Amino acid sequence: MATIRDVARKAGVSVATVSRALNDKGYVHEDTRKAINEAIKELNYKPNEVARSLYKKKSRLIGLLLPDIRNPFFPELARGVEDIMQESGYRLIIGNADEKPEKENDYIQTFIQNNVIGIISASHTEKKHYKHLTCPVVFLDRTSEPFPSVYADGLTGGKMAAREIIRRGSKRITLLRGPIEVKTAQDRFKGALDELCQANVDFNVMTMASFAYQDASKCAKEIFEKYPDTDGVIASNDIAAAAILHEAIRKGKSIPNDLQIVGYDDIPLSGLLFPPLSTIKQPAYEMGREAAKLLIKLINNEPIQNRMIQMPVTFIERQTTRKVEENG
Amino acid sequence: MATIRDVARKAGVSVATVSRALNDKGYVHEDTRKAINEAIKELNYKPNEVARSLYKKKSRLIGLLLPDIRNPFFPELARGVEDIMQESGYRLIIGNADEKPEKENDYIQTFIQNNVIGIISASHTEKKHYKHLTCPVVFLDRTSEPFPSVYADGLTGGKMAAREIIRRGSKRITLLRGPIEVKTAQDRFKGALDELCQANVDFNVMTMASFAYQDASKCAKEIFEKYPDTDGVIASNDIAAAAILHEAIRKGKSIPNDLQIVGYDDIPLSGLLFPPLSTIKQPAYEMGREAAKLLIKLINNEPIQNRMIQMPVTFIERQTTRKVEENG
DNA sequence: TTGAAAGCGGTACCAT
DNA sequence: ATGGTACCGCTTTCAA
Repeated sequence: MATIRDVARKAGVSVATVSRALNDKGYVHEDTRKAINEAIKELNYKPNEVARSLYKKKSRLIGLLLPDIRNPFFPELARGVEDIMQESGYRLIIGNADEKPEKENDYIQTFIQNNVIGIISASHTEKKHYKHLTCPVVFLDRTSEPFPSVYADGLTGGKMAAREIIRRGSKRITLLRGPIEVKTAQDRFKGALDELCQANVDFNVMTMASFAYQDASKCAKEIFEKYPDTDGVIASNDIAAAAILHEAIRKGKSIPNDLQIVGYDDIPLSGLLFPPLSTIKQPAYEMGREAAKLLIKLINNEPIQNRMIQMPVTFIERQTTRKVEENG
Repeated sequence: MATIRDVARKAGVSVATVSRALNDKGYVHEDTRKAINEAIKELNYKPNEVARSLYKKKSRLIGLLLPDIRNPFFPELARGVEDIMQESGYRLIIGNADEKPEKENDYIQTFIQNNVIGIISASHTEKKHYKHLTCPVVFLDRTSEPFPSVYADGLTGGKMAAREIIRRGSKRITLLRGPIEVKTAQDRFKGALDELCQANVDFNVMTMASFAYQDASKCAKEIFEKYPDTDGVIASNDIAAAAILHEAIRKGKSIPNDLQIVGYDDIPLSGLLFPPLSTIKQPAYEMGREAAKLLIKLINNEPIQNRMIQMPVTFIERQTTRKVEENG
């Protein structure tokens, strides 16, 4: 690999001048610049980011912490983040925390040790891990004061799910509760719970061990054993919903006539299920983009109008819920 | 952040000694070591990986290049890689090449500039990008001589898909062909094509623009317009298969009686579709693990028995294909 | 067994 | 407009 010294030698100037030309800082004569650029081309020189980072104590790396890369919701977030970062010349280190505090902390250490210029975390089991960080941090998919965040309103999302399923006539509802350690799952759970309490319906609650596909399937089987007369399921996310849907059809239920199902997230596959899944959409890709934009502003010390960006959730009506009869 | 100098001062020794203690190299007196460890603890010192990397020209970072993080097959690979790397103290930079040669090259440059110690690439549109790399490279999910690779046999996989669907009685088969730029998709396509040619069946071919969900849906609609009497679809991957399945059911076809469908990959959601999708399984997670292990060996200059690791593909019989009547 | 000092490849200050 | 050089934090000779 060619170094800045090689370039300087070839162009007949000092390293300082090359550095200035490279970074567009200070004066560089047009001819000099030309000679330097030529040398750079000939040598196929690429600045060593590590050396740069060592001096500046800042790299062009962004740390992105995800709780579970296998849940399609998170790659969607990641793509949003990546697309914006790419445009600004930043690169991502992606870490998979696996919902485990130790792994989360491991990755944060890695980020720091590699001089990341900022962190976006969708996995924040413990606030204390972030307390003493000196680089800007944006929380994604959930909030934790006083950190800037981009999130969708889980409480409202949960309420919405419950309201829509009630409005469409379910009377004996099973509310699925996501793993307790997943905070966002608890928000939507509470929202739905509130709404259910206020409505004239029966309901029961079932808690999932995890969002993994296997656990979802197991949970789906259990539901129909324990609550065979359930006529509406508010799932904790789309994976769970897919599992329930699957099991319901296997059992010969007619969807949505015998049973309505509402999912959460609107992952890409939701529309490809059969029947297509009605769900609460979180605008994952957009959330990722917003988080990235926010972090970049933070990095550049630009003024922030709004450090808590709440993105709208929407009810996506597909075919696991009945049509409403009345207008409005 | 505390530096090695702070530790040295606190422990009353030189930085050289601290460094030796840190890396277990050369002699360090037991007492000295104890003092150093104490200082490290008190200062909560973590070595600066960037400085380390600058000197050694090697970091603990691994570059992982994926073609599309939104296709659930790739996160599965990534998890396999990550789990092994994690154990050995390596961390991942994940890049998303988006099937675009420029993005691929961008990320490779980033990897190099950050002194990655090795690269695993599941996205190799152009061999030349890898030709002159000095760090070890492992190709994942496909081969490209002379690089070490971990891959599943697409030709066999394609043949298998065709054979199984023919064996189960489809007579007018539609063979879906993945995007031409995706080499693995072409392998399985060729395998299936071979098998179809040798069998006593009619068939037609349809090429997809991409594996994106939207394109898959569009393609599914087209199939039933152009080839309404198709009684078997060999899909180019599970996403495509899901779209076909969805459309077929929407059209009131009985699966697998009117139409059989075979997917490819066996992504986690395949089993949750309805009916559950019969598919050719690539052991993605295991492939990721093997690739990681291979790369680590390469990094450590360990002897390699086998630089081309082929993983088995298997037919996963679910319910989009008919049961075979005869035995064997 | 330990320490001084020379790098690794850049950046930026201060002269010129 | 350009160059000399100290420095970022760590590793590794080499000498003591």
